[in-house]
Amino acid sequence: MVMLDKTYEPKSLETKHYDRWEADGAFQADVDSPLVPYTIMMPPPNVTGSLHMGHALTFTIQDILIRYFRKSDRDALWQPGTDHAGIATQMVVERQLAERQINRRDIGREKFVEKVWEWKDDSGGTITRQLRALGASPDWRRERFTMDEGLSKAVVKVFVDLYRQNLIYRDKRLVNWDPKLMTAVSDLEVQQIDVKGKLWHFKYPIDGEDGRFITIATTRPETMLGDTGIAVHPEDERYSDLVGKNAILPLVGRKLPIVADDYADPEQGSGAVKMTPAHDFNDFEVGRRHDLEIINILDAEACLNENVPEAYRGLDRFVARKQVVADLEAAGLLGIIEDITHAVPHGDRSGVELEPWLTDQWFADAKTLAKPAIEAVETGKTRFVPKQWENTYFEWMRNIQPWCISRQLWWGHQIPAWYGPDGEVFVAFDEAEAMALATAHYGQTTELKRDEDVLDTWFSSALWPFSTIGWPEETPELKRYYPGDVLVTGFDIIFFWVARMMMMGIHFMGEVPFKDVYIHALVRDEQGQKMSKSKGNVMDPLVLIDKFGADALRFTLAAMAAQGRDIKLAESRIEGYRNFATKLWNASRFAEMNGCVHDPAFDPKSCSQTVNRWIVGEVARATDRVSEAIEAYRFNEAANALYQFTWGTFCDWYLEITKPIIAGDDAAAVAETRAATAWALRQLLNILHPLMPYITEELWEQLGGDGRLINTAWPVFDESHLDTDAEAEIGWVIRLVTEIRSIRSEMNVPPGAKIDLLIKDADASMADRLSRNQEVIQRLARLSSVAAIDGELPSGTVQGVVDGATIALPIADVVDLSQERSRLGKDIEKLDKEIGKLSGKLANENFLSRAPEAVVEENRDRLAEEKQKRDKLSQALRRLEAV
RNA sequence: GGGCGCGUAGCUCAGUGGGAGAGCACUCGCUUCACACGCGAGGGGUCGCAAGUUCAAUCCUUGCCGCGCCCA
Repeated sequence: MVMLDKTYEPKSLETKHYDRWEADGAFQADVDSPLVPYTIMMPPPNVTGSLHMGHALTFTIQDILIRYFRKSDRDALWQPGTDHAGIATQMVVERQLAERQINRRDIGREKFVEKVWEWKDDSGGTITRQLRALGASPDWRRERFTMDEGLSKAVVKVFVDLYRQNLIYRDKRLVNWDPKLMTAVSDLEVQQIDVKGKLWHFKYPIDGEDGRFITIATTRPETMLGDTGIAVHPEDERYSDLVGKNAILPLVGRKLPIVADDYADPEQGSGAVKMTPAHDFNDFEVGRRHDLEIINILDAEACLNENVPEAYRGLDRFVARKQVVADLEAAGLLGIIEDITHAVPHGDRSGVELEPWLTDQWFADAKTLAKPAIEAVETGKTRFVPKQWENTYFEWMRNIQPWCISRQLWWGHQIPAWYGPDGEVFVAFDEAEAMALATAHYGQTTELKRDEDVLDTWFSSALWPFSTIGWPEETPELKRYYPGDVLVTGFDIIFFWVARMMMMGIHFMGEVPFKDVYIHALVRDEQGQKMSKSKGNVMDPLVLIDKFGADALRFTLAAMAAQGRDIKLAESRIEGYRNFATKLWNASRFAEMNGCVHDPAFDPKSCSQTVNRWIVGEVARATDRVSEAIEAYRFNEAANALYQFTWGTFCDWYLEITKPIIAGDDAAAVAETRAATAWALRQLLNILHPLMPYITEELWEQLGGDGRLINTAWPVFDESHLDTDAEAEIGWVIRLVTEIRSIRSEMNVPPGAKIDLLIKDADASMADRLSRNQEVIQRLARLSSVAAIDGELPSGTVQGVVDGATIALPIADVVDLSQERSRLGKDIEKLDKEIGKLSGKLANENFLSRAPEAVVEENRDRLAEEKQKRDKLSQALRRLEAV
């Protein structure tokens, strides 16, 4: 047998095991399985993406769940894939072309889309490769892409169906326009960024009242060229006589009706607001109420168009801004200028300021689709964990706006709508059907032109929970794996994935797409700041994996994934859990060196050695804790239970206590202990596997475990594995050893010195325990002898109390009397304080009559215990004084 | 302005209506035959402040202070 190396080296092992798992088909779901399915639909990462900490967290959590349930007799499907990320991908490819001085318009749409596919084939697999490095175990065979043929078919069907149900329509509305990318974007792709700006006050002359002005304020002076009105509050007395009159728009000369509307806030600025209905969402609404003219003054690139005076035409919006201010100043119409900080909408992809712009777009009737999706959460068909996130979901869903689903891009699902020469629209599954519809409509064959726009990427992602498993075909997968068990994601994505998958899932499948939605934290840096490239505080998961191993990173993320709190990640934590992996590695190495090999005949319920009966119970308890924690999405509790058991119980005590047995000459005890050690270690590897898949698989193999650990069933234990006598006995050994070590250390007994132990007032059962565990106690507490005595303790001992018995260490030659006096005094003082508190409580009539009997009883017991201990220590102190 | 959350040891964070916890850091000691990425022993907290409910509050309620996020 090849001995394990001294330290754990993750790198080579990780690739080895991953390749094996994948080759073995260990990640595959089985549609014909008799087992109950367990399904997680991986929210598809962006195909242009590369793995960041947020991904690492979300996929670690999903992988823990899927590995756990795969082991727990479920047919586990983790459906992987990526989305086509319309804007992001198009930008990447355009940038590549730009390096060769090529504009996409030069090569045309068809050729460009070809280029994008080429890029996708070459570079689109980055994130899925990185997911493998993390140890993620989805069913790669079933990997899907939102632009796949099947998924594209689903998109067309959804569009056509919704159109025919009047849930999709074409409309001229204000949308968020990205003048750099020259496309509409949805509300969710808008980022409000606080920027320093100015609030310019302008004076507009009143029509027919020489020398009278009305002052308005604006942060965007250039838009005044599109003003068509002025609003004041109906109850604002300053302006009541002006309502119904007109102002004259400077630089343009247009008459602006002054209207009364609640929207104008008398407290804000002058109380009068200019109205630009074509370039502001609020103004649009006010304009509609008062029938104001809508004048669009911008082109697609946000330059001023032919609807402004000649001097301004063709100017960029920011150039125009300066020009307008300068011209108004020259005209003497510029008032004060305030410095302000305000939220300005930016495109989340392009980073430029967005413009509200009036265009023809396709919209989905989100309000109607949202209704059953809201109900599903209200009635508990879908459950949020932690629950508080349903408020975010409700808030957004109840105030949902029409969803702009068209994008002026080339990369994406082209909208299945065709136009006749008169603009009549025919929405159809394909061109042939559209032609047929057109022929029926016009009474003759007519030339049609297809809508050039594509659909929002999220339109296709919304179908993910059913399009990936075959819909609209009635596949066996669709029947079996819909609805999924849980969707795991960050709160920032509730609107994108959760809301939209809910709406589409319910509408087309008649059932919610997932039973649970687990919302996890955001990963921040050590200072609690959001990680971002511009701040330079990003931690790269791949670098950390390289440095500490994927297992350490996964365990760290799990340990820190407490519900309802963001993760502030420090590298020292990862290092700590790398050390944990090494500790486990060395424990296994120790087991191997001592011949602790897997014994299939070992029966955990029939051990004869107390310590072995004890560890079986501890394994059972730890397993229970871990199972419960994972099923409740309490990953930090699972991690802590595993850490505590592995290090604090198995390594610190079980391996230490069994050393003398294994080194002893009781052949039966040696054999049983070796088998028990191997057994406990194997259970430990098994329950640790979902969090640390690589090291556990490797050790499983090295320790001769049959088959792959990834496919080994999760252990199940019950009451019969617990042994309260063994627990009591080992618990006592641990307390005794700990107390002796503590006294030794405080009294500065050299660690190498072996001393004697005397125990006074030990009852019969304790005396039995003492003799049974003598060797272990001597070894762990570094004693030369152990004896229970009756009668008085000799002088010159230092003393302590364990479970009602006084323990004495005769170290007269090394003992420092004053030091011992202060040690005992300190302990007694602590006990006295506790006794005071307990007695006070027990003297309280109200406590005795109102507190539950069990609580009262517990307090009485504790008081008795503390008193006994205090008395014994006081005796020890008196004996000391007598010397 | 509306909503959500947070404030517990030097740091990062668990936790509970009834005896304050972990990891890291710190102090002391240790070539103890798996492990110094280790072993053993310690020090350290008015559980943000105030009031209320309760026999009992770090935990529940209210207010205040401080911080963060989302939405407008």
